[in-house]
Amino acid sequence: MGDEVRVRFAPSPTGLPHIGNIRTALFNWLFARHHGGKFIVRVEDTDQERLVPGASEAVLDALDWLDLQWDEGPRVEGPLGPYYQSQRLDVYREAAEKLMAGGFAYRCFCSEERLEQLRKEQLRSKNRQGYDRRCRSLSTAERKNLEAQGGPSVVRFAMPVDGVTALNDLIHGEVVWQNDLLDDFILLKSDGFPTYHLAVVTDDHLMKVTHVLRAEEWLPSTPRHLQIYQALQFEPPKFGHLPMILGPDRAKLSKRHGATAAEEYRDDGFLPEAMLNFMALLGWSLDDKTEVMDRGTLVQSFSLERINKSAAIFDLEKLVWMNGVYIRQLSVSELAERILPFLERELPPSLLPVDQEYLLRIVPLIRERIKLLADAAHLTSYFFEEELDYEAGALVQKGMEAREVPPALEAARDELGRAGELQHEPLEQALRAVAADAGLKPRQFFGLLRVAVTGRDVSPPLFETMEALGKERVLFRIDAAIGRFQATGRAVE
RNA sequence: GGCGCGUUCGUCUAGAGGCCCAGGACACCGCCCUCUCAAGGCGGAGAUCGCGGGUUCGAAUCCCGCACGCGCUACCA
Repeated sequence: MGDEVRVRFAPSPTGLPHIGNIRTALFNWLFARHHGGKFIVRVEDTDQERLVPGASEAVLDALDWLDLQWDEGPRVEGPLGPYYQSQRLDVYREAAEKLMAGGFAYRCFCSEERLEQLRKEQLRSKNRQGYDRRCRSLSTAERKNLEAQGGPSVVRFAMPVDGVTALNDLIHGEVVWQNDLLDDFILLKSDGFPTYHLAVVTDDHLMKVTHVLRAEEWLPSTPRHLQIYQALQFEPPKFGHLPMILGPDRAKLSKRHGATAAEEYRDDGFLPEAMLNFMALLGWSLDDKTEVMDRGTLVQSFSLERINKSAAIFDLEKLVWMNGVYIRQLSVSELAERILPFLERELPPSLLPVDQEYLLRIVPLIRERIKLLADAAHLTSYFFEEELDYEAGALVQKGMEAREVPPALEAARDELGRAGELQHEPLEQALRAVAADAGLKPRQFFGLLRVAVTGRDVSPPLFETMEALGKERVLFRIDAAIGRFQATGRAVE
């Protein structure tokens, strides 16, 4: 029990979760599941100014979408909650008191103006050292006096001014920092809220976190955390700093990179299982060739040793490809079920509701052609439309004379009229014969029929398409084509 | 500026001294299949392993220096 793995995902609700955040969640989840441990979610809402309403719900929804179940955290709770830091302020205040009592922290009364001024001066002299520790050396009398004035104050950590702090990172190995280069950072803000540094250490300890797997941007603040652990006499967890995920411009992922929020991927029609598989490959690999893996395989084979050190650029094109792979793996009924909401969202209301039976006939035809579920409406609209919209001239295929069109359509109509229910194989045989009789190449004749029946010159195989449409619609469309061609054809002449 | 991390095809990556004049995948190109488009199959192009020094019989792999990139440097996380 004591050596149970406990990891956490600690998002701060300052915006919608992006791929980088979610990838971090995924690695924590995989690590927990691989080791049969616990995956905790803790919302780090300590910045009241940047807090975005609804953001923490969005993070949780994203985890839900990907089916990354957490064992403790919001919505599920657990023995070591609450799991929102804004509800744990007393815990941090207590920790800060303890640090001050032990001489590891002190109250600082410096105004924001003074700090601003200090920063400016340091910047000018190209000698940035951070806070100058003025309040660290206040005499008891001075301190009493300032406290009595009741002005705003913060609590700062008193960094050791000599020695080094060393970390043995799970991913990067040994990293050492010179203590005198680290400044006396703030633990408790003047509004009574803790900074990340105090909150994260306190909570990770209280929630018995054994491994901290977080983005590499946190590496520079790890010595601070290590110092707090030491001062509080807490045993620090193991740390692993995950490679960053960069945008195409190689900069840290942010809103300005366009679609970065997890929910946008859902709305575009990416499958959560494809998303999961793809994200796992950003900074981790199983071996030199395995790429498509289900979640069970991922859990089973995940290991920290195979995590990369270098940042990865998010490659949307490869995600799209992988989504196609996962779509093709779905059964017809599963795919139909997933596509339906997208059709309902994007098809004109007049074409709704979608006939289930009919949809089941259509789906096999687009399964190999659809990469994003959101493309479904565009790929299938002509199956639902009553009247097709195309230029009559599109009926005339390459190498054909316009006058050959009507007889060809009529021959096709006559042939179809003789048939019973349409079935693609006999249909193909029959229409090939018709093409030959008409003196047209299959390519021409079928191309012409494709336009007549779908209104497009690209579609799934013609005969399967006709079969799915059904005899009635096909005959109606061929007649419509004849009519349309004659009406406009004469005008063109 | 300081500190830290990183650097293998355009991109994701394999590679932990000889198996590598570097393997796989996406994208790209060609061919096959073919009623169009896909999917699939086959093939191609694409990386002087950031650069320069070492160590070694031998280095993408070890060591040193440099360059470049990124991150941090807030009463943000």
